[in-house]
This record gives sequence, C-alpha cells and structure tokens, in this order.
Amino acid sequence: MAKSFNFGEAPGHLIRRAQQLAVAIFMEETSAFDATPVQFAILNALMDEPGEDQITLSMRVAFDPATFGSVVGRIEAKGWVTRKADPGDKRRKLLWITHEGEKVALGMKRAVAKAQQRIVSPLDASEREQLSVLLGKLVAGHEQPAD
Amino acid sequence: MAKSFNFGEAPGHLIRRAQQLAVAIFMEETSAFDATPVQFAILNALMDEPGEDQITLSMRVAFDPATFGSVVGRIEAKGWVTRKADPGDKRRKLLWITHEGEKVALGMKRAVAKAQQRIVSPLDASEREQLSVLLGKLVAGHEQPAD
DNA sequence: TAATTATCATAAGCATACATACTAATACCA
DNA sequence: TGGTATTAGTATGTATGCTTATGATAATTA
Repeated sequence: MAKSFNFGEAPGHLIRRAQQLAVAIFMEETSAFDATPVQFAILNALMDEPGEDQITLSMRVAFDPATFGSVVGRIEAKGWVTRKADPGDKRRKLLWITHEGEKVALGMKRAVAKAQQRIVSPLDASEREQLSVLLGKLVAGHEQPAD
Repeated sequence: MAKSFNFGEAPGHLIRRAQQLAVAIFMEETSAFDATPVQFAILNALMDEPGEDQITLSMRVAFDPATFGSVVGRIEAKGWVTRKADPGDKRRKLLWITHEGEKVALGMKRAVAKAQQRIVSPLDASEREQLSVLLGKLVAGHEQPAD
C-alpha cells in the first residue's frame, strides 16, 4: 500500500490534463488570430447578445467576474468591443461587439471548430458522444445544489 | 443558423467547466490545509520519488517546468520541501520532502480522496468508470503523436 | 580539444482564476 | 423617506500556466 495518493488516475488529474490539451490545441489552431479562448468566447457570446452587461455575460460563459473586466479591457484595447454605461443603471456597463470584433470572431469560427474536433480526435464518434454526455451531466450536477 | 459558434456544448468548454468545478471542490475539501492542488501533487509525488530533479518531477505530474520552480519555491518557503544541488550535475536541483511536508501530504490524503469522489458525485459508478476511461484515452491519445 | 548543441533552472511578461475589499449606485424595507 | 442590504464593477493579492529569453553547465561532435 503506497503512502502517496494515486493522483495520476484521479478524475481531477485527468480533467486537468484534458484542459491542458484543449487549451494547447485551441491556441495552435487559432494561432493566426490574436485571441485567446476566453477572448473568443466573449466575442462569440456578444454576437448573440449584443448590449449585455459584464456580470450577466461573465456568468453566461462561466467566467470569474473579477477577471472578466480585465479581459474585456484587453479586447476593448484591440478595438473588438465597446463599453458603454447603461443610462438606466449607472453601475452597469454594457458591451457591444464592433464590426472589427465580429469579423475576427467569424474568421475564427472554422479554426475553433477544428480545434474542438481535434480535442476529441482520439475517441470514436460514439465515445465522443458519451464523453459530452458525461461531462454535461457532471457539470450540470454541480450547478444547482449547494453541495 | 446562428452566427455564433455553439461554445456551450463544445468539448473544450465542458472540459473547462469540469476543471473549474474540480479545483473549486478540491480547495473546499482541503481548506483546512494551506496547500493548492498543484502543491499537494508535488508533495505527493515526492513521497514516491524523493530526491528527484525538478524537470523530471514536473513532467511526471504534467506541469509546466517553467512554472514549477516558483511553485516549489513557495512550498520550500513553507518548509515542506528542500532543494539541494545535484553534486553530479550542477544544473540539476534535487527535491526532498521534509518531515513536515510529509505530514501535511498524509494529512491531506483523506480530504483529497473525498474531493475526487465529490467531483464525480453526479455520476453513478458505471458512468464514473466510463468517464475515467474516456478521459484516459483522450489524454493518452494526445501524448505521443505530434499531431 | 574547441565549437556546437542540448539541458536545467530561473526570470520576465501575458493571460487566466479566484477571494477579498472597496466604491458607487440601486433596491428594499420599516 | 431614511437606513440598510444588494449589486456592478474595479482593484488587489495570490496562484497557476505558458512562452520566450538568458545563464550555467553538460554532452556531443567536428
């Protein structure tokens, strides 16, 4: 009986490794663009919901609100989004994707799709489906309950 | 046909969410200890392979070697590990877990095990097994090939 | 053996994450 | 309506994670 905990096969470790791979592949496929996964996700979400405020958007894409502001600051500096104060609630800042930002996001779509495919490429079609279902269930199962 | 990419169901996004959850649960379960997941993993690995050098160890636990040094610096400051220059190869620094560090790691074992269980708690036994197999295959499939 | 190349480690810079604290503004409630 | 609780956003500090650069040391090769 080993003293150490068998970390290598623990779900937490496997998930972390998978995350490492996913990010690396994403960056590789989208290297022609100057955007990180998080930045793409924000642009992408803003195409669906232009004019959304930061907090709502950060929750929709499951990002930490505190970090979110600085990320938005970076893509704002690149001219991809615009921040405007909400006239009705001066605390809120509403986000709009610019023409330029939309062009970037649309241009990245193909590369992102390919990255997603590459991530699961070691698995066959049936296994990919299983993995999605299992991860979906895992994530959903932790969302509601205060466990 | 939506303009945006459906990020929410993409494997990359699900993996990121799962990773968020896993870290959060880990931190919750081990909050009584002053160690992060990465720090625990290093201590844990050092119990199996005392006297290993940083590069070898960082690869064994799949961490970025560049970051690894600073993490080790932090746990060294806590008195949990010791760094000694390798007399045979002055480039290398060998790592040893201290008595104190071993006590911490052993003390955390139970909490870590519970965290790992909680992570997969939304799944039943068969699903947990499936997830491990699938993630294992995913990770292994990306290890060798220069794809 | 000298020159080249590879390796270990650290440093610096950028990009997440997350907790906490703080300001400003809004909502709610007695 | 006055006071309190919430909420949006930012700031701060800590901890990863990755890339690139650099220094020191080894290993290899011409």
